[in-house]
Amino acid sequence: MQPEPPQEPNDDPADSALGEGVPPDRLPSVRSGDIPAATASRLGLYLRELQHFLRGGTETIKSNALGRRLGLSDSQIRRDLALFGEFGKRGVGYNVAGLVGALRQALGTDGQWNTVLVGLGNLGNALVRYRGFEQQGFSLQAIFELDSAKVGATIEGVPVHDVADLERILPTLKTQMAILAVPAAPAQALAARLADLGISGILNFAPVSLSLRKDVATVDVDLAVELQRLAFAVVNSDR
Amino acid sequence: MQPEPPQEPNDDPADSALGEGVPPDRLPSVRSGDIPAATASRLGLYLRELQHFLRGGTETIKSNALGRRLGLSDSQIRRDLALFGEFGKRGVGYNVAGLVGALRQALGTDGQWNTVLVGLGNLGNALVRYRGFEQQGFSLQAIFELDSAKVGATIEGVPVHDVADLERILPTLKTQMAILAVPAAPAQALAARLADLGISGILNFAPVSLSLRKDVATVDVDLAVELQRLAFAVVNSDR
DNA sequence: TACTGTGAATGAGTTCACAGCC
DNA sequence: GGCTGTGAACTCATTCACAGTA
Repeated sequence: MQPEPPQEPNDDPADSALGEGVPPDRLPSVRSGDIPAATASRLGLYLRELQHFLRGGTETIKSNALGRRLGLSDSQIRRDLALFGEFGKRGVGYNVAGLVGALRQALGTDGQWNTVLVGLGNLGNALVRYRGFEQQGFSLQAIFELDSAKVGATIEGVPVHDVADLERILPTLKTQMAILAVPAAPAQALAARLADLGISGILNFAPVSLSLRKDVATVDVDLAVELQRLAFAVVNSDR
Repeated sequence: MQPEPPQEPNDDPADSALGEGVPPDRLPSVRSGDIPAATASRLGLYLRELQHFLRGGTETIKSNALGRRLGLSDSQIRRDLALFGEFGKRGVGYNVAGLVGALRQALGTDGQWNTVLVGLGNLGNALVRYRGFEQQGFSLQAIFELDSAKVGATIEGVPVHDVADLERILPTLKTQMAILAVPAAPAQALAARLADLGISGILNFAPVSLSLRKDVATVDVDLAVELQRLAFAVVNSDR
């Protein structure tokens, strides 16, 4: 158990109840609060694509070119990127490096997020070995697993604990994010335990809708639902 | 490239000819072309939840209850489900079994989709063993892998072929869907080969935007992007 | 010249509120 | 009474079109 200095972006996940009446916090540069939901849902894609250009040494990118890559209109790109201010130059395009920084800040991935994985089945195993998480600022601290046969091992440098010890171990880790890769049946109960322990966000791969306190953010990834989305797109390919 | 529509309860002989010009608001039978995109994106969730109720023996469900489960408003549920016509009864709720059938038909998952997996890395391995796909009508026919050490095996009853044999083997399989679980670098080239072989849809796990002929549908699942979405939701927890 | 940034117009999606039916 | 189905109002998102600027 090494002490983990949480290089958090800005705030501490103290459970702030619904104390309303206070104006929203003034964040340093980009007021992320005023990013519309539709734009927010595209930010990750923009970042991925811009990082690709950055690695390739491209210094500026035009709304037109970026839009063609992503299948979006140029005007939509401009609308979205204008929210971040000064990175576009008329006649030239957008500063790639600057935008990457601004997007990471807006997404909250300019710092490190302490993350645990719950569930070391097939999917969990794949996730541990997926390096894309670390690259984007998500540091995997521990794995919790139900099957005691797997407990005690170390995978990719990450210790595997018994999920029964969740309440004992998690509070020592200052963990903000959990990745839930368990079957549908235990998912809700585990998510509730994570929420009680003060987790701020859960990436849920279990094919169930979690119901938790509203101050715990969840993002669902259901592989079957994604395939259904694809089937729908194929059947409705005319248009 | 044709989906297989096995007959469900009442399939109405909707004229498939392109002759338009008649105001269409007559039958409540589902003409999937008129499902708005926003509704379409929720269909898979509805189906998952309704199947859950169906397994539990629940015969009717109210918009209110379904909405609470999914985090949607009751009026939104009613708007969406009204597109499918006759499954709601005033004062009672919606017929679960009927809706499940209608949703599967609308999604195109009332038949079987022949599917191949390309890429047998960590994620590919997990996907092969994920039974949710088969349950929703996606039949895995074959796996194609670059690493020749893995070629020749049979995993979960599915043969592993050399990806070099893609052009030889795929045309014999009448495959409609491909799941692409390879690194970013080879993804675009592989997707293009799949498209050339007549694949109708690709579920893309590689962290790149594919550019293909428009008649090939793609759905992207980028795990890093999903985690970023979560980080954004946490930072903007006022949602 | 060739791009961005942005008001104005358009379009899509959601919620309201209540009529209609079980 | 209690629900669904739906016109109407409203809110949010996208596109258009062009002024502004490097």
